[in-house]
Amino acid sequence: MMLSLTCKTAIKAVIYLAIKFKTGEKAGIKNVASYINASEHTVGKILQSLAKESVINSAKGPTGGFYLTLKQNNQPIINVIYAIDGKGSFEECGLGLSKCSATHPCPMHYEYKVIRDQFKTICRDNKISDLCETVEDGIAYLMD
Amino acid sequence: MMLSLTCKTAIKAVIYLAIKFKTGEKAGIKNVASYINASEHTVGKILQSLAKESVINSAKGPTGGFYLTLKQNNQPIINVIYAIDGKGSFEECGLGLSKCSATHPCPMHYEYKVIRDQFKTICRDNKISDLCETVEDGIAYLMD
DNA sequence: GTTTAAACATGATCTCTATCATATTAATGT
DNA sequence: ACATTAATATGATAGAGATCATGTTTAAAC
Repeated sequence: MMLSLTCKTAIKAVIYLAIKFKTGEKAGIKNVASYINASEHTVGKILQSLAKESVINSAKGPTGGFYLTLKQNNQPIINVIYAIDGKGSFEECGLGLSKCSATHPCPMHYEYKVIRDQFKTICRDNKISDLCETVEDGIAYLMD
Repeated sequence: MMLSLTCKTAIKAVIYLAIKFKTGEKAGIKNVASYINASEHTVGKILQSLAKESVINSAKGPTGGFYLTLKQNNQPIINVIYAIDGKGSFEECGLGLSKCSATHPCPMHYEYKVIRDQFKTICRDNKISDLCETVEDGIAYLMD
Protein backbone atom coordinates (compact mmCIF):
# COMPACT_ATOMS: atom_id res chain seq x y z
CA MET A 1 0.00 0.00 0.00
CA MET A 2 2.26 2.71 1.18
CA LEU A 3 4.73 0.11 2.40
CA SER A 4 8.18 -0.19 0.90
CA LEU A 5 9.30 -3.48 -0.55
CA THR A 6 11.77 -3.82 2.30
CA CYS A 7 8.96 -3.40 4.76
CA LYS A 8 6.86 -6.09 3.12
CA THR A 9 9.79 -8.44 3.33
CA ALA A 10 10.24 -7.50 6.98
CA ILE A 11 6.66 -8.41 7.79
CA LYS A 12 6.99 -11.78 6.12
CA ALA A 13 10.24 -12.43 7.95
CA VAL A 14 8.68 -11.61 11.28
CA ILE A 15 5.72 -13.86 10.59
CA TYR A 16 8.18 -16.64 9.97
CA LEU A 17 9.83 -15.94 13.31
CA ALA A 18 6.41 -16.24 14.88
CA ILE A 19 6.07 -19.71 13.43
CA LYS A 20 9.41 -20.63 14.95
CA PHE A 21 8.34 -19.07 18.23
CA LYS A 22 5.86 -21.87 18.78
CA THR A 23 8.62 -24.45 18.98
CA GLY A 24 11.03 -22.14 20.76
CA GLU A 25 13.49 -22.33 17.87
CA LYS A 26 15.71 -19.55 16.67
CA ALA A 27 15.97 -18.90 12.94
CA GLY A 28 19.05 -18.04 10.93
CA ILE A 29 19.21 -15.63 8.03
CA LYS A 30 19.41 -18.36 5.39
CA ASN A 31 16.53 -20.14 6.99
CA VAL A 32 14.29 -17.09 6.91
CA ALA A 33 15.37 -16.01 3.44
CA SER A 34 14.60 -19.36 1.88
CA TYR A 35 11.23 -19.64 3.56
CA ILE A 36 9.99 -16.27 2.38
CA ASN A 37 11.84 -16.47 -0.92
CA ALA A 38 13.96 -13.36 -0.51
CA SER A 39 17.62 -12.49 -0.84
CA GLU A 40 19.83 -13.49 2.09
CA HIS A 41 21.60 -10.17 2.09
CA THR A 42 18.41 -8.23 2.15
CA VAL A 43 16.92 -10.37 4.88
CA GLY A 44 20.12 -10.02 6.88
CA LYS A 45 19.97 -6.27 6.87
CA ILE A 46 16.29 -6.23 7.68
CA LEU A 47 16.61 -8.58 10.64
CA GLN A 48 19.50 -6.56 12.00
CA SER A 49 17.48 -3.37 11.78
CA LEU A 50 14.56 -4.98 13.53
CA ALA A 51 16.83 -6.34 16.26
CA LYS A 52 18.34 -2.91 16.79
CA GLU A 53 14.86 -1.49 17.24
CA SER A 54 13.96 -4.30 19.65
CA VAL A 55 11.15 -5.52 17.42
CA ILE A 56 12.87 -8.90 17.44
CA ASN A 57 15.77 -10.44 19.35
CA SER A 58 19.04 -11.91 18.24
CA ALA A 59 21.79 -14.12 19.61
CA LYS A 60 25.26 -14.46 18.20
CA GLY A 61 27.44 -17.48 17.82
CA PRO A 62 26.62 -21.11 17.12
CA THR A 63 23.05 -21.96 18.12
CA GLY A 64 22.41 -18.25 17.66
CA GLY A 65 19.82 -16.68 15.43
CA PHE A 66 16.79 -14.43 15.49
CA TYR A 67 13.73 -15.01 17.65
CA LEU A 68 10.73 -13.40 19.30
CA THR A 69 9.86 -13.07 22.95
CA LEU A 70 6.25 -13.65 23.96
CA LYS A 71 5.71 -9.92 24.13
CA GLN A 72 7.24 -9.40 20.72
CA ASN A 73 5.10 -12.15 19.28
CA ASN A 74 2.03 -10.24 20.41
CA GLN A 75 3.14 -6.95 18.90
CA PRO A 76 0.99 -5.34 16.21
CA ILE A 77 2.63 -5.36 12.82
CA ILE A 78 2.61 -1.59 12.82
CA ASN A 79 5.71 -1.86 15.02
CA VAL A 80 7.52 -3.55 12.16
CA ILE A 81 6.36 -0.84 9.77
CA TYR A 82 7.50 1.94 12.05
CA ALA A 83 10.88 0.30 12.49
CA ILE A 84 11.52 -0.09 8.76
CA ASP A 85 9.64 2.69 6.98
CA GLY A 86 9.57 5.18 9.85
CA LYS A 87 6.82 6.91 11.77
CA GLY A 88 5.64 8.96 8.81
CA SER A 89 4.27 5.95 6.92
CA PHE A 90 0.65 6.77 7.61
CA GLU A 91 0.86 10.51 7.21
CA GLU A 92 1.63 10.80 3.53
CA CYS A 93 -0.57 12.77 1.17
CA GLY A 94 -2.37 10.90 -1.60
CA LEU A 95 -1.20 13.42 -4.18
CA GLY A 96 2.26 13.97 -2.79
CA LEU A 97 1.86 17.36 -1.15
CA SER A 98 4.35 17.81 1.65
CA LYS A 99 1.96 19.77 3.81
CA CYS A 100 -1.41 18.21 3.26
CA SER A 101 -3.80 18.47 6.19
CA ALA A 102 -7.34 19.38 7.15
CA THR A 103 -6.40 23.06 7.07
CA HIS A 104 -4.56 22.82 3.77
CA PRO A 105 -5.89 19.73 2.01
CA CYS A 106 -5.21 18.34 -1.42
CA PRO A 107 -8.30 17.59 -3.53
CA MET A 108 -8.36 13.98 -2.38
CA HIS A 109 -7.43 14.55 1.24
CA TYR A 110 -10.59 13.59 3.07
CA GLU A 111 -11.42 10.50 1.13
CA TYR A 112 -7.82 9.40 1.11
CA LYS A 113 -7.41 9.93 4.81
CA VAL A 114 -10.29 7.58 5.57
CA ILE A 115 -8.58 4.79 3.68
CA ARG A 116 -5.17 5.53 5.11
CA ASP A 117 -6.51 5.53 8.65
CA GLN A 118 -8.34 2.31 8.02
CA PHE A 119 -5.15 0.67 6.87
CA LYS A 120 -3.39 2.00 9.92
CA THR A 121 -6.07 0.46 12.09
CA ILE A 122 -5.58 -2.89 10.45
CA CYS A 123 -1.87 -2.69 11.08
CA ARG A 124 -2.46 -1.79 14.69
CA ASP A 125 -5.08 -4.45 15.32
CA ASN A 126 -3.29 -7.36 13.70
CA LYS A 127 -0.64 -8.91 15.86
CA ILE A 128 2.28 -10.81 14.46
CA SER A 129 0.87 -13.92 16.09
CA ASP A 130 -2.48 -13.36 14.37
CA LEU A 131 -0.99 -13.35 10.91
CA CYS A 132 1.15 -16.31 11.83
CA GLU A 133 -1.96 -18.33 12.60
CA THR A 134 -3.29 -18.08 9.08
CA VAL A 135 -0.03 -19.44 7.73
CA GLU A 136 0.11 -22.23 10.29
CA ASP A 137 -3.43 -23.21 9.43
CA GLY A 138 -2.53 -23.45 5.77
CA ILE A 139 -4.98 -20.68 4.94
CA ALA A 140 -2.37 -18.18 3.86
CA TYR A 141 1.11 -18.20 2.37
CA LEU A 142 4.32 -16.22 2.59
CA MET A 143 5.46 -16.94 -0.93
CA ASP A 144 4.03 -17.81 -4.31
CA MET B 1 -1.15 5.08 -1.78
CA MET B 2 -0.12 2.67 -4.43
CA LEU B 3 0.34 5.53 -6.85
CA SER B 4 3.74 6.45 -8.25
CA LEU B 5 5.04 9.97 -7.83
CA THR B 6 4.64 10.48 -11.56
CA CYS B 7 1.01 9.48 -11.30
CA LYS B 8 0.34 11.93 -8.48
CA THR B 9 1.86 14.68 -10.59
CA ALA B 10 -0.31 13.58 -13.50
CA ILE B 11 -3.48 13.89 -11.45
CA LYS B 12 -2.55 17.37 -10.32
CA ALA B 13 -1.74 18.38 -13.88
CA VAL B 14 -5.06 17.13 -15.14
CA ILE B 15 -6.92 18.94 -12.40
CA TYR B 16 -5.21 22.09 -13.56
CA LEU B 17 -6.36 21.45 -17.10
CA ALA B 18 -9.87 21.12 -15.73
CA ILE B 19 -9.57 24.59 -14.25
CA LYS B 20 -8.53 25.90 -17.64
CA PHE B 21 -11.37 23.99 -19.26
CA LYS B 22 -13.87 26.34 -17.69
CA THR B 23 -12.50 29.29 -19.63
CA GLY B 24 -11.79 27.25 -22.73
CA GLU B 25 -8.08 28.00 -22.49
CA LYS B 26 -5.28 25.67 -23.38
CA ALA B 27 -2.36 25.31 -21.02
CA GLY B 28 1.32 25.03 -21.88
CA ILE B 29 3.86 22.87 -20.14
CA LYS B 30 5.47 25.76 -18.27
CA ASN B 31 2.10 26.99 -17.21
CA VAL B 32 1.08 23.65 -15.76
CA ALA B 33 4.47 22.99 -14.17
CA SER B 34 4.55 26.26 -12.34
CA TYR B 35 1.00 25.92 -11.07
CA ILE B 36 1.50 22.49 -9.57
CA ASN B 37 5.11 23.18 -8.60
CA ALA B 38 6.72 20.39 -10.59
CA SER B 39 9.59 20.11 -13.04
CA GLU B 40 8.85 21.22 -16.58
CA HIS B 41 10.54 18.22 -18.08
CA THR B 42 8.64 15.83 -15.94
CA VAL B 43 5.33 17.54 -16.64
CA GLY B 44 6.13 17.54 -20.34
CA LYS B 45 6.60 13.81 -20.45
CA ILE B 46 3.52 13.19 -18.40
CA LEU B 47 1.27 15.36 -20.55
CA GLN B 48 2.58 13.71 -23.68
CA SER B 49 1.85 10.28 -22.28
CA LEU B 50 -1.66 11.32 -21.32
CA ALA B 51 -2.26 12.82 -24.76
CA LYS B 52 -1.07 9.63 -26.41
CA GLU B 53 -3.57 7.67 -24.33
CA SER B 54 -6.31 10.16 -25.19
CA VAL B 55 -6.84 11.10 -21.57
CA ILE B 56 -6.18 14.69 -22.59
CA ASN B 57 -5.77 16.52 -25.91
CA SER B 58 -2.96 18.54 -27.34
CA ALA B 59 -2.39 21.08 -30.10
CA LYS B 60 0.93 22.09 -31.53
CA GLY B 61 2.21 25.46 -32.62
CA PRO B 62 1.51 28.93 -31.33
CA THR B 63 -1.78 29.09 -29.40
CA GLY B 64 -1.24 25.36 -28.92
CA GLY B 65 -1.16 23.54 -25.62
CA PHE B 66 -2.95 20.86 -23.66
CA TYR B 67 -6.64 20.83 -22.94
CA LEU B 68 -9.64 18.71 -22.07
CA THR B 69 -12.79 18.00 -24.01
CA LEU B 70 -16.07 17.97 -22.12
CA LYS B 71 -15.99 14.20 -22.08
CA GLN B 72 -12.42 14.13 -20.82
CA ASN B 73 -13.28 16.62 -18.12
CA ASN B 74 -15.89 14.20 -16.84
CA GLN B 75 -13.59 11.22 -16.79
CA PRO B 76 -12.90 9.49 -13.48
CA ILE B 77 -9.34 9.96 -12.27
CA ILE B 78 -8.80 6.23 -12.50
CA ASN B 79 -8.30 6.83 -16.21
CA VAL B 80 -5.26 8.94 -15.42
CA ILE B 81 -3.95 6.25 -13.09
CA TYR B 82 -4.39 3.52 -15.67
CA ALA B 83 -2.63 5.62 -18.29
CA ILE B 84 0.41 6.34 -16.12
CA ASP B 85 0.80 3.43 -13.71
CA GLY B 86 -0.93 0.80 -15.80
CA LYS B 87 -3.92 -1.45 -15.30
CA GLY B 88 -2.32 -3.47 -12.52
CA SER B 89 -2.35 -0.59 -10.05
CA PHE B 90 -5.20 -1.96 -7.99
CA GLU B 91 -4.22 -5.59 -8.09
CA GLU B 92 -1.00 -5.53 -6.11
CA CYS B 93 -0.54 -7.66 -3.01
CA GLY B 94 -0.08 -5.92 0.31
CA LEU B 95 2.94 -8.06 1.11
CA GLY B 96 4.40 -8.17 -2.36
CA LEU B 97 3.46 -11.67 -3.43
CA SER B 98 3.22 -11.91 -7.19
CA LYS B 99 0.34 -14.35 -7.12
CA CYS B 100 -1.80 -13.29 -4.22
CA SER B 101 -5.48 -14.06 -4.58
CA ALA B 102 -8.45 -15.55 -2.79
CA THR B 103 -7.24 -19.05 -3.63
CA HIS B 104 -3.64 -18.33 -2.64
CA PRO B 105 -3.76 -15.37 -0.25
CA CYS B 106 -1.05 -13.67 1.76
CA PRO B 107 -1.77 -13.28 5.48
CA MET B 108 -3.17 -9.80 4.94
CA HIS B 109 -5.02 -10.44 1.72
CA TYR B 110 -8.64 -10.08 2.76
CA GLU B 111 -8.28 -7.03 4.90
CA TYR B 112 -5.97 -5.40 2.42
CA LYS B 113 -8.25 -6.11 -0.49
CA VAL B 114 -11.11 -4.27 1.18
CA ILE B 115 -9.01 -1.13 1.45
CA ARG B 116 -7.59 -1.45 -2.00
CA ASP B 117 -11.02 -1.86 -3.53
CA GLN B 118 -12.31 1.08 -1.58
CA PHE B 119 -9.55 3.24 -2.95
CA LYS B 120 -10.31 2.00 -6.42
CA THR B 121 -13.93 2.98 -5.94
CA ILE B 122 -12.91 6.47 -4.93
CA CYS B 123 -10.78 6.78 -8.03
CA ARG B 124 -13.64 5.57 -10.19
CA ASP B 125 -16.28 7.76 -8.59
CA ASN B 126 -14.33 11.00 -8.55
CA LYS B 127 -14.29 12.79 -11.84
CA ILE B 128 -11.57 15.20 -12.84
CA SER B 129 -14.17 17.93 -12.76
CA ASP B 130 -15.16 17.00 -9.21
CA LEU B 131 -11.66 17.42 -7.87
CA CYS B 132 -11.30 20.61 -9.85
CA GLU B 133 -14.28 22.08 -8.03
CA THR B 134 -12.64 21.87 -4.64
CA VAL B 135 -9.64 23.78 -5.95
CA GLU B 136 -11.79 26.40 -7.67
CA ASP B 137 -13.75 26.89 -4.47
CA GLY B 138 -10.55 27.50 -2.55
CA ILE B 139 -11.22 24.46 -0.40
CA ALA B 140 -8.29 22.43 -1.66
CA TYR B 141 -4.84 23.08 -3.12
CA LEU B 142 -2.52 21.59 -5.69
CA MET B 143 0.67 22.69 -4.00
CA ASP B 144 1.97 23.56 -0.55
C1' DG C 1 42.32 -21.96 23.85
C1' DT C 2 41.09 -23.19 19.27
C1' DT C 3 37.58 -23.82 15.97
C1' DT C 4 33.32 -22.80 14.17
C1' DA C 5 28.81 -20.82 13.34
C1' DA C 6 26.29 -17.24 13.60
C1' DA C 7 25.01 -12.05 13.89
C1' DC C 8 26.98 -7.37 13.04
C1' DA C 9 28.89 -3.57 10.37
C1' DT C 10 30.28 -1.14 6.38
C1' DG C 11 30.64 -0.17 1.83
C1' DA C 12 29.97 -1.15 -3.22
C1' DT C 13 26.94 -2.23 -7.01
C1' DC C 14 22.82 -2.61 -9.39
C1' DT C 15 18.21 -1.14 -10.94
C1' DC C 16 14.35 1.56 -11.43
C1' DT C 17 12.19 5.90 -11.27
C1' DA C 18 12.33 10.58 -11.92
C1' DT C 19 14.66 14.47 -13.91
C1' DC C 20 17.27 16.88 -17.30
C1' DA C 21 18.85 18.01 -22.08
C1' DT C 22 18.63 18.34 -27.06
C1' DA C 23 16.81 18.03 -31.43
C1' DT C 24 12.61 17.43 -34.39
C1' DT C 25 7.98 18.27 -36.02
C1' DA C 26 3.83 20.86 -36.59
C1' DA C 27 0.95 24.87 -36.76
C1' DT C 28 0.08 29.83 -36.38
C1' DG C 29 0.74 34.69 -37.70
C1' DT C 30 2.88 38.08 -40.30
C1' DA D 1 7.31 31.73 -47.53
C1' DC D 2 9.42 32.75 -43.16
C1' DA D 3 9.82 33.15 -38.27
C1' DT D 4 8.06 31.83 -34.05
C1' DT D 5 5.92 29.04 -30.67
C1' DA D 6 4.72 24.98 -28.73
C1' DA D 7 4.21 19.91 -28.66
C1' DT D 8 6.88 15.50 -29.75
C1' DA D 9 10.56 12.19 -29.56
C1' DT D 10 14.69 10.27 -27.99
C1' DG D 11 18.33 9.74 -25.16
C1' DA D 12 21.37 10.96 -21.04
C1' DT D 13 21.90 11.88 -16.14
C1' DA D 14 20.89 11.71 -11.21
C1' DG D 15 19.00 9.75 -7.03
C1' DA D 16 16.94 6.39 -4.06
C1' DG D 17 15.95 1.97 -2.81
C1' DA D 18 17.25 -2.62 -2.96
C1' DT D 19 20.78 -6.06 -3.48
C1' DC D 20 25.34 -7.88 -3.21
C1' DA D 21 30.01 -8.57 -1.20
C1' DT D 22 33.46 -8.61 2.40
C1' DG D 23 35.28 -8.40 6.69
C1' DT D 24 34.62 -8.19 12.01
C1' DT D 25 32.76 -9.54 16.35
C1' DT D 26 30.55 -12.65 19.51
C1' DA D 27 29.54 -16.91 21.69
C1' DA D 28 29.11 -21.86 21.84
C1' DA D 29 31.34 -26.55 21.61
C1' DC D 30 35.06 -29.42 21.92
